Amino acid sequence: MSATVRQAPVVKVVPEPENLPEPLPEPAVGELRLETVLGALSDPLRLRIVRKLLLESEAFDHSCGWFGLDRPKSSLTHHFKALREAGVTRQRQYGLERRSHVRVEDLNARFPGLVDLVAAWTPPDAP
Amino acid sequence: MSATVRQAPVVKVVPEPENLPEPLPEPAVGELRLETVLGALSDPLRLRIVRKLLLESEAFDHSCGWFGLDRPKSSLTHHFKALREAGVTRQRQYGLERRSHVRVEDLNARFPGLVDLVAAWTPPDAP
DNA sequence: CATGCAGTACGATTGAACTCGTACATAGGA
DNA sequence: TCCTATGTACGAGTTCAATCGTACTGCATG
Repeated sequence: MSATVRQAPVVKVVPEPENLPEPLPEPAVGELRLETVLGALSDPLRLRIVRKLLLESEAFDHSCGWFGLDRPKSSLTHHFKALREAGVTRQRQYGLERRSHVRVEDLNARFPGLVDLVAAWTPPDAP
Repeated sequence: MSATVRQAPVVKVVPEPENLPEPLPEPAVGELRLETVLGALSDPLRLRIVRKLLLESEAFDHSCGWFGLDRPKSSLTHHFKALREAGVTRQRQYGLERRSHVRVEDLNARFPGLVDLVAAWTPPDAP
């Protein structure tokens, strides 16, 4: 623990790769299946989650409270798990929280163009 | 099993635009929704249908018997309808048959790259 | 006219997934 | 230590889609 956070919590959200907690169980790159990924992305709420991650700050991991979704917490947990098990997102255990980010490189390697489609998506009603 | 194509059916499968029967009810280009299209493509069987249309003969319309799928007819009807209502395929009534083709232009206009993903897809087990 | 055939329409059953309430675990502060 | 806030785990209810059997339609052949 060389990084002392004492004052100025500032950003410090992305530690060095060596300090990262192990990702939760997820499919390997070669195991990604198009039909599964598309199924995970066929839900408007999950599409909104992924899009927000892509557009607003892909560089960081975010816990589900960051998204501002007015759904019960248990529903959010369900959807984040669905995204992770499909291979769309990666989740790490940061102490108490589980933060997520999109596996952009993996997705682009296996399904080039798919991430761009999600980023360009427009929600049904909201802006 | 014998398809008995008679003699030289040649090509001539794509008549002039004026002779085409009216397409069955389908969403307009502007009404295509990504989440709906992805949902339609999240099924392996439908993915196989679209892929076969793309790879083997996109220029023609095909009735569902052409695909060689060993499922009950009613199941096939269900899946072809799902693809059409999602806007993935267009169906026309050729006499007794309903032939389908992929709306490649519309899909590329709204979701560029998606068609390529389906064409590059590899089925779980079958050829 | 009678028979066979290709495909669609309809209905019922089954299974999966979305949704949410509740209970539980941990970090931080008084 | 006690309390609160943030998320996750688990379980049940409900909705929806996939699957298939059966019946119907119209063309083709004898």
